[in-house]
Amino acid sequence: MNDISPPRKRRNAGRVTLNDVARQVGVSALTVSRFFNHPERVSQALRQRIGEAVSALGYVPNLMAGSLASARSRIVGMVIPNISGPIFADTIQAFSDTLARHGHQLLLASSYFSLEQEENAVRTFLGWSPAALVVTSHFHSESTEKILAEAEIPVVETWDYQPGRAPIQVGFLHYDVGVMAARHLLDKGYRRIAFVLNSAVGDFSALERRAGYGDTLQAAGLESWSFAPSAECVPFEAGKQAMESLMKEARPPDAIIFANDNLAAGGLLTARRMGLRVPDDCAVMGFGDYAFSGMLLPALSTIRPPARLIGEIAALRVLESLSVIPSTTPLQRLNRLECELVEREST
Amino acid sequence: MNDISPPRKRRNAGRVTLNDVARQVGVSALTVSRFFNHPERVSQALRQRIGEAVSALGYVPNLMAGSLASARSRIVGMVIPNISGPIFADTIQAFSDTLARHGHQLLLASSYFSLEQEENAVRTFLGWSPAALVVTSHFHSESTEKILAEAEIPVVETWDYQPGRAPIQVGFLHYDVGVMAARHLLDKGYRRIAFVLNSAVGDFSALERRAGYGDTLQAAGLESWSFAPSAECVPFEAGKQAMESLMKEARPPDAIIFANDNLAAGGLLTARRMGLRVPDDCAVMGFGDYAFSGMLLPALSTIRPPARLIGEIAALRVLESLSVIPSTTPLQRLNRLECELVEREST
DNA sequence: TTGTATGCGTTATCAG
DNA sequence: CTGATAACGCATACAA
Repeated sequence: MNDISPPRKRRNAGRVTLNDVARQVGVSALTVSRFFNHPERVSQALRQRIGEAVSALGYVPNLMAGSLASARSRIVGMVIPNISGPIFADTIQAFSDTLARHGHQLLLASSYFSLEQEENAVRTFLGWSPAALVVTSHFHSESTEKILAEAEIPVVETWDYQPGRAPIQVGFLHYDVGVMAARHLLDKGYRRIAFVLNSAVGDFSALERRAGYGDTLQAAGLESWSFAPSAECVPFEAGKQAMESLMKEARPPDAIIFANDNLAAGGLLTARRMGLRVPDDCAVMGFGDYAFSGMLLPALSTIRPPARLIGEIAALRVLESLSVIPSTTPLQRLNRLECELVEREST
Repeated sequence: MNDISPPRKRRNAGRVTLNDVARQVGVSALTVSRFFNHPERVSQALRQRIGEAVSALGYVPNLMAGSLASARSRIVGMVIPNISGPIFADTIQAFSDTLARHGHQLLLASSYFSLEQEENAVRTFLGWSPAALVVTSHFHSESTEKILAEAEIPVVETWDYQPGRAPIQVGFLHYDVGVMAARHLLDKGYRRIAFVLNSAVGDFSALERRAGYGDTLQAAGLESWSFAPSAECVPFEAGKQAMESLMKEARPPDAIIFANDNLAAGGLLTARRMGLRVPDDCAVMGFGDYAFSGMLLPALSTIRPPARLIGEIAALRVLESLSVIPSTTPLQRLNRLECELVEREST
């Protein structure tokens, strides 16, 4: 009697595997593996035949298995405050494209400026044994810092530049942006310059920009002051609120620096509705150079961050760290990029 | 003599594993596994102790190993034309957020409207044994169609609605958008209405919008004609080019429908520079309702697609298909959403 | 409610 | 240049 119950395959029975290809060609699975990872170590003849078998069978390498075995993946995790805002999308796009060009994939999560959400994302990503991790700014929770330090993979911080930290930095000094904005307005002759903070809580970078503004005004012997909109507001409304409130003061400002272009747009349109002339009655300055900024009336003066460049360079640094591409000698841990002053009609 | 050479650990020696946790607690690895996947099947007392051990040891589940063993992952791949354009970012954001709320991660790639790049992305994603795949529109290469059909995982098509196809659809009929735009202009009394195509090649959805416009005009006994900008142009420049060219014709249009708001913005500003009054000399209509559209002068009339909703519903359909959340009875394969006419000053 | 044995598909190690 | 074998860390089927 044939009592040997057939060794039932338990799970993923359908999938074409490395072994199937190997059997088809008549070589060992290992050779097929090499065909993908080190083609130069496989003889020309075999390469040809394996290539044919692969496409004939429609074999797709199981990256899970490969990553498990080699303890490294071609996934790079990125945590960024948001995707749909006008400012980070370019960074994500450039980052993703550069990564893809070199066979790596982007795992994406947004933090909404929340340190806690960032930590969650980092923790989850780590479960995927990512090849590298990219975060935004140098503001993290203590646990996140610890996790990143112990991760033993390349870590890149974007949209910021902070010498003295372990991770690779790709960005700029927000403090300098504040200085740049203040200097521009001082040069133009404005003297009562206010700063409007972001309504999004957790945007610590905006605080650094304000610090740059504050110090510059102080150095010029001028008074600095800032307005903090209600936290519930969407940025556009917050800008409106700021403009109305500031212009009602006993001694209103003759220029306002907004933490970003959304706020500035709200302020700009509100000023016009209030019958104020911009920039004659009050100059307006933003940050970000969003798509609409040049189309406003008057066109908004602002500071343009190198959003795409940040994404691209961050990706290159990651790939260099992984030795996927040759390192630009030496691997610079600090990549200071420049923001550009875009002077238009509102100042 | 003790000749037994120590079984040298070969690779990932440092990592804390399920076994480490199990040993610490004094249970089997399986119980710890259950702690994560089926907490309700673990006794209260053990749950407590395992939880403590997990955080004490800083254990992070290796999702690669888990996915390999179970042949399914918590990764969902999304291929979308672009990330940084103003129109898809909201969809990505909503999709990612909804996914994250239910413990799934987003693997993202952009196709730039290229069928080939889309196919590459899909192929690569499949190597990760994704839980599901989301693509944009119903336009794919034949191979992509085949791959998706054979993938045996939920597939969702977004930004489109095409009855009669296998994948779940979440979107709207672009044809209807063309009809809506044309009707709006006809209602307002315009009679010589032109259509400006997108400069991005591969944007087939824009062609469907034009078809809707064309049929509507024909039904009204009116002539329809369209302008195709040079393919190299960025959209804003293409809009400028279109406006200049169309208004130079012997019988210029009295209204123009642009394939999207970027083009429309270019056209609008150009019209003003040419000394034309909008909408008196020529009405302008866009598609997308980008962030700047309401801030233009005159404010742009346009059609607003449900970008966020598409992302959210696509995610929900994916999660339902995976039985991660209860299915809204029955699992509708077709999810027709509505676009909204946003009438402002330019029509 | 908990444990034992086994396999997921690939790559590292070491040998030829 | 090619191959046999043992991991990688976890989840499934089945048993207790």
